[in-house]
Amino acid sequence: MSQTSTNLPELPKAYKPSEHEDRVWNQWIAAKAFLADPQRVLRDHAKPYAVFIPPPNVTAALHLGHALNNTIQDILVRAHRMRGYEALWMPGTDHAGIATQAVVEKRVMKEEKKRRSDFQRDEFVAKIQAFKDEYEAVITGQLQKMGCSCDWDRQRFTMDEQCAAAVREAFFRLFRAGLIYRGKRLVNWDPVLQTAVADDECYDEEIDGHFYYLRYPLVHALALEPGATRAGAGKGHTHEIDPKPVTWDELASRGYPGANDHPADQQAWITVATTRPETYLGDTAVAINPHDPRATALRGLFVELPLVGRVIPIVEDSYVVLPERYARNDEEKNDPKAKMATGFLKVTPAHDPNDYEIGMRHGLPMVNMMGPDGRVSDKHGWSDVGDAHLLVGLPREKARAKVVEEFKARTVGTESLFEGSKPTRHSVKHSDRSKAIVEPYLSDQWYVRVTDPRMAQAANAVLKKASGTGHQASGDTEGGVTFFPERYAKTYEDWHNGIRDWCISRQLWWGHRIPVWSGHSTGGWQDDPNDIGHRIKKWQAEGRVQLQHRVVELADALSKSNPSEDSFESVCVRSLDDAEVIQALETNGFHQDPDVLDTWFSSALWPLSTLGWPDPSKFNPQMNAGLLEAFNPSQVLCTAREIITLWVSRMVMFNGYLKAPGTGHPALAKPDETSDASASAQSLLPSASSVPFHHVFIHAVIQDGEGRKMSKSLGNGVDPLDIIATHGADAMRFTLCHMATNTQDVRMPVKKDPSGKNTSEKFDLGRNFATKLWNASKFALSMIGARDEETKRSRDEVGAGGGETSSLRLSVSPSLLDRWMLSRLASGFAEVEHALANYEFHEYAQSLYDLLWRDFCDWYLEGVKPTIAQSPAQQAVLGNALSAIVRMLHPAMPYVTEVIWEHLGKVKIARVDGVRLTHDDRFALDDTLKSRVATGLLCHQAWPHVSKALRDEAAEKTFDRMRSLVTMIRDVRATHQVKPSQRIKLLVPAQASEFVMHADVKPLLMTFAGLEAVEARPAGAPPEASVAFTFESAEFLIPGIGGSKETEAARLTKQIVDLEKSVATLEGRLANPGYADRAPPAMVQQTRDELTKKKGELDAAKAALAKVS
RNA sequence: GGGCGGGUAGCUCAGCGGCUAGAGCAUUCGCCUUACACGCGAAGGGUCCAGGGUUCGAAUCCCUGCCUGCCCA
Repeated sequence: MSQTSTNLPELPKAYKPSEHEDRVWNQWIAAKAFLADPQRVLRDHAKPYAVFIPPPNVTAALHLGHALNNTIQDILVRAHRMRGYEALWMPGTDHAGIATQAVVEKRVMKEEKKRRSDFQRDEFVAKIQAFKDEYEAVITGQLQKMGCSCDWDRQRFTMDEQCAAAVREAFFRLFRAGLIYRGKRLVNWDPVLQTAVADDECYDEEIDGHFYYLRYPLVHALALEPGATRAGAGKGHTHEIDPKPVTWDELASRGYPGANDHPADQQAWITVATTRPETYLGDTAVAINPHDPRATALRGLFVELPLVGRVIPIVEDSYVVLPERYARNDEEKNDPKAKMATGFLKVTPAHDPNDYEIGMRHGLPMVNMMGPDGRVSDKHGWSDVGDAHLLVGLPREKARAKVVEEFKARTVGTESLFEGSKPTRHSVKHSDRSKAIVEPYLSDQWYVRVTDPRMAQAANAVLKKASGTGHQASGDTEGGVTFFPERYAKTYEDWHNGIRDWCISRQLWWGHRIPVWSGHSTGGWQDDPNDIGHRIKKWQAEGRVQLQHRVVELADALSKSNPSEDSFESVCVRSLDDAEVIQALETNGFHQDPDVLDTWFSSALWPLSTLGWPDPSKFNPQMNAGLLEAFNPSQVLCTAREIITLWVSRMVMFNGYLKAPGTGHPALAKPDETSDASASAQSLLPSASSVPFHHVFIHAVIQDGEGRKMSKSLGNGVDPLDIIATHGADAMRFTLCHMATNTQDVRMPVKKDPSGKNTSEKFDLGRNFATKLWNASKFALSMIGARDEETKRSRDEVGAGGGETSSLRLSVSPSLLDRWMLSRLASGFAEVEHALANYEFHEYAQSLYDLLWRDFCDWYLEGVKPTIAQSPAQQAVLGNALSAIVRMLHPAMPYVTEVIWEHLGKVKIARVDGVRLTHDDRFALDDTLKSRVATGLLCHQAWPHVSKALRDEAAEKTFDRMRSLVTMIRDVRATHQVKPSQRIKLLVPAQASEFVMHADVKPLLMTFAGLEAVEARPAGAPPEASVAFTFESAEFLIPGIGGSKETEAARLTKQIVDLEKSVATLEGRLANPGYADRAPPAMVQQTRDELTKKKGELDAAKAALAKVS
């Protein structure tokens, strides 16, 4: 064939990824192949297909989980780009506040032996910035090596100036609308890092501890009205109370069970159980279950906290676990807490989330007895110290021991205040970053009021259930947000239904600093233009600042907060660079809040900030022009399920709120435009078009072989670059795509390679497939290149570029093999389309794997060998099939397909009816698209279209019959040790000759089965050394290969066993009385036919066996 | 505690009312058949976690239990 010279360079012997990947990548970049043009969308020349990358955080390099995530996005983006959509894949990274700061703190400690506090804030932030630059480059490099077709000219970082401007504006608008407020709440406090940490930044770990049993003396507090009890705590009000001991005698008369067991004239007590005795300093009540038989007797009584002297009420709350002896049923009895419980719960609202809830229910005061460093302190909301001053200043553990010691040393009546302790193992929250035990801590934090109907409720309102057909992956939806797989919609909905306000302040240095300056105005707000209060008002009227008088939350009012804070003013400054305002505020004693925003605040703005919101003309005006209009809403967000609550929800809420009419464009902002939250709430509910994306695709999490999540700390992470080095980027991508099944997790057993790197042999699948594609293409190209004169002539009439403009039609009706191949191609195409439309990536990969390997390589290429050189028609089918397959594979394997295309794209391929390899006219073939096609790069060529009309059931059925006959002959050859190179003769019985001798079938049979002749079986006894086998009840003979009778007998015996099994199954089915009556008649008939056939084959096989033995 | 998954061949996973339950890897046998040994041909290998129910028919739908993973409290 090679002597028929073409001017095409031969493809190299093997595909070596490392020899091509960088070169191909540079071609894409040089051609600006991934640069989106919003104008095409705005001029209505193309539909948009936008995807925002979930910005990887800059703390570490990417692992295979990210590789999967980005492979999926690239597949979607590349497929849509080929379909003519205007594709934008927005790349970037996330600053990941606490995680990054912690990593850098650790690094600085290791390298310089210094703490954060040894640096100025700016100095330390610069160090983190440098670290970020380093890892951002690593991550970007990883994504590019993977071949990710992001719009790299538009890469963003959540803390760059453009994103910072978006954060500022969003904060301002939310603040102005009253959706951001400052409040005292219980947070998870890390006493080492001295910051609040989010729930997801904590982990639970069981530790050994004790339950301590402390006795609190019972008193009357008659001087107080029950409703006024809150005055009893804090600030030295205790002297107004005259606590009068309650005796056991009195308790007995009130009907208190067991009171008689104690000395009648002595002071009575109750016992609380706690694992953290030191927090008793913050107790503001003791709670008892209303169903506890002791509750009635205690109603109206108080206890006096030892040492402190605080008199606190006994409240009834069904949260309290009944002790074992009072359990009302088995469930209560078996509650492990019941064994440890006394029935009395000390209530410390400022130091325990459950107690906080009880405190809220009963209107209890909040007493904070601890400083931010975790030591007992009387400086942070605790003033009625009493004799407890000897505990002040002690760290948690020491205070605990001291409390126990003091209780032991004291008595109530003649009995010890300390009843005892029991060892216990309990789960305690620890901080991810410092590993310290997290303290529930009452502190001042900023909150987003996501409980507002414009937030959580609105986010649920835009939720759309996936429709049954689901052919919507192109994002051509009417709006709303749809989850794939559908079940995740529930996670999203439940989250919003139970949502609590979102604490957004973090006591960190790395992040967006909260743009609020607080201080005292002169208080008068008089008309003196130099008065700061007056100026703030003026700026507010101009839309430059927003003033918030200190918002007093319930918890706040209850805690005895610093009275001087009561007249605090918080001023949110809108613009980053409004120097006049900032300077004036600071001169007047206002200070910017030292805290930064939770990372997810800026992440929540990602679909807006990356597109230039709120003012695309301010930064990168050329790149940003039109972006926002063209690409928000985007089409799909691809992420993992734990992100639903952290990120998806918040993007929907922010995008919805900030894009809703009336929240104010900066240029149009009016001072009176917002503020009243509830009045305008209804009109501000987001429309379906204000969603940040239409689809959310949740993909599997990659685990190691033991089912653990991949992570740096476990050391089970696999670096995509290692896989790319050993297997190639395409192999990795295809394998990951193939693994992306509709399940929650996939396991990836990890091995160490000789150099100690983590790897996995699972990627052999993709590497082998890439090689197969390469070789098939190489071979197919050589076939198309091998032309006779007639073909050469026709080449002038056909177009270049793999059929782009060809008009030649097939003049010869295609052979069975060609009809079969086109039918398979049509099925494969339909499967691919369906899979991509429904985010079924495994099915996408599997369909193409089978189409290329099983159909195209195993059968079509083999079958075509003897005929293709003489058949232009067959060359056309081959060319179309290969071109379509290569195009469909490009999104998954962009490099190898692009290299193949360098050759395939130059070959002229005649058109085949039903296969379209040009751009769909749904899209305007405008100059932009034309110039892209003209680059000759595969990534800009058209996605194929294969008509359903090419499905040919008859051809497939005939082909399958031929194929089973081939398999039988091959089986005979294998069992009789016939060399592959040895041609054999097939003798065909008369009853089968119509099928076998058919011009469609016979040549294929000869090719596939290695036959030198197919002849009618002569009458009479079989020739010497013949082997007989039956196919469709007809006995075929292969002469000259039969050696051992034993071999043949064994083969037949096995066949008989199989057939008997089939017959038994089928007979059993028909013997079932209900089957014939109730199953569909067609199916019953099919079973009968099948049985007849199998019985025939069985008889024949038995007869053959009889002859052999 | 609430919610969501998974338990199918030695391993990793498909199949989710009706083909003798499939694929890749691994295993066995035969092949350097000239696109491909990262390959070709053939073969072995499964009480589809357990128990109950619905159905003519269940790996597939329902219930219970066991094991296992994740998310949210």
